[in-house]
Amino acid sequence: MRYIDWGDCYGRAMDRRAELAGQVLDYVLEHGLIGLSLRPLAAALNTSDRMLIYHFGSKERLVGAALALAQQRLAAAAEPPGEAVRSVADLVRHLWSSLAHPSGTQATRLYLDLSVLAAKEPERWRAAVEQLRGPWREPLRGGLLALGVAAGEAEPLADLILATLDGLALDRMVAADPARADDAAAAFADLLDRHPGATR
Amino acid sequence: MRYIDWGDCYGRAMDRRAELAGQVLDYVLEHGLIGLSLRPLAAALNTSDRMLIYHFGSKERLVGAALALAQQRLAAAAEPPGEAVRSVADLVRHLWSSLAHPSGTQATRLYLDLSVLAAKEPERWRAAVEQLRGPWREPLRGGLLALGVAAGEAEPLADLILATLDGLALDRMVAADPARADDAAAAFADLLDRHPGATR
DNA sequence: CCTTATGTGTAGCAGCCGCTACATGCTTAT
DNA sequence: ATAAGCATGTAGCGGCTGCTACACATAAGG
Repeated sequence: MRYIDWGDCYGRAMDRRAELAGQVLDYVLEHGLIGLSLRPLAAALNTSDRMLIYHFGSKERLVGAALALAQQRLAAAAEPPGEAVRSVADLVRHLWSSLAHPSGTQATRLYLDLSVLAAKEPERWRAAVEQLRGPWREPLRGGLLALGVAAGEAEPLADLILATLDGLALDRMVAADPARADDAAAAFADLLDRHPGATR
Repeated sequence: MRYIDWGDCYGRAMDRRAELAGQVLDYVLEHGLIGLSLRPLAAALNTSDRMLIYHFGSKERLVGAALALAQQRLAAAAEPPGEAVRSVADLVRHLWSSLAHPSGTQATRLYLDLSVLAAKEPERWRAAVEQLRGPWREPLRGGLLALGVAAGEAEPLADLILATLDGLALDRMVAADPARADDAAAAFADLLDRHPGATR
């Protein structure tokens, strides 16, 4: 009996559960995490709240599964920057272009929703937000080191770049004119062009 | 009869309403805007949801009153930077130090809550978020111009600084170690020290 | 063939939400 | 003194929330 203990959640077959998790993540990426309600979610997935609870045990675990899947997807999508990236500024331009795409915007929005939830209930959400940020921070820090940034500067610079891109992406989502955020991002890259780490 | 038409909301005396608006804003600054519920709010204010609806007409208008008051307070608190600020980097350091204070953190969190709501329902919240950002953006742009930043660069640079500080403040609120955000903010200021607009 | 485990539909629970109907004092104006 | 309008308490409405009890169908195992 290949039974796996999922706690309060039943079901031997993982496939249905995994399939649902993917659909849940798609829905969350589109509608946000903050007002998430089981019944509309289930309706969009052609199921019922009953079945979601059946497969995941609780709403909290359902969200956890979706977030874990999101982290997997992000880690898989985190490609090393191409060889055309020869400076920190180029790296930032590359990151921003991927963030300006709809999928990047959705992922960023999920991260921001999560952060706002973490600002309200830190002990509950901090682990999730750091888990979701990991696939961005670590490769970025590595990329900075590879570009010749001093070891002591790589960490704060990585934090700065991530925070700046988050703020700019939020601005872009909300502001009436997205081009302003694009201009600001370009200004940020120009600023980094003069960074001592941008040699070569 | 000094009756003022507040639409569906009653009450001739403004003072009780204004007093409540201030208390509501205090509560929102502490507990966030996102899960706001009338009954706990009223309990914290020694009133009832009944009276809040009575004075403000609806929850939406109550939130609107609190946000308008927040904008007033922010505009009043937006002091011109002291004479010690002689460069863009100094300005950013000054802004960050005020943002790192609890009151600045609360205001930023309100702005971020609002932005996340606006990402979900733009047509409903965009006006509020831009209204709340105004008291920051305009003085900042003016300050940049006064510091000698070129006219064409002031606007994107102001957007960049605001977005970066937002992102850093969010990071500081959520991350386990706030010092990382402080280091990143310092790195940002150092970056701006090499900006051509920073010529004393 | 019967039992046992798994998936699914229906109905409903308690609790919260914004909001309202109604009654009731209180103050003020006539 | 009376009437009108303001402020407040009580109770409750319909609707939504996460979640559950129960019935039932199906399919696999002994």
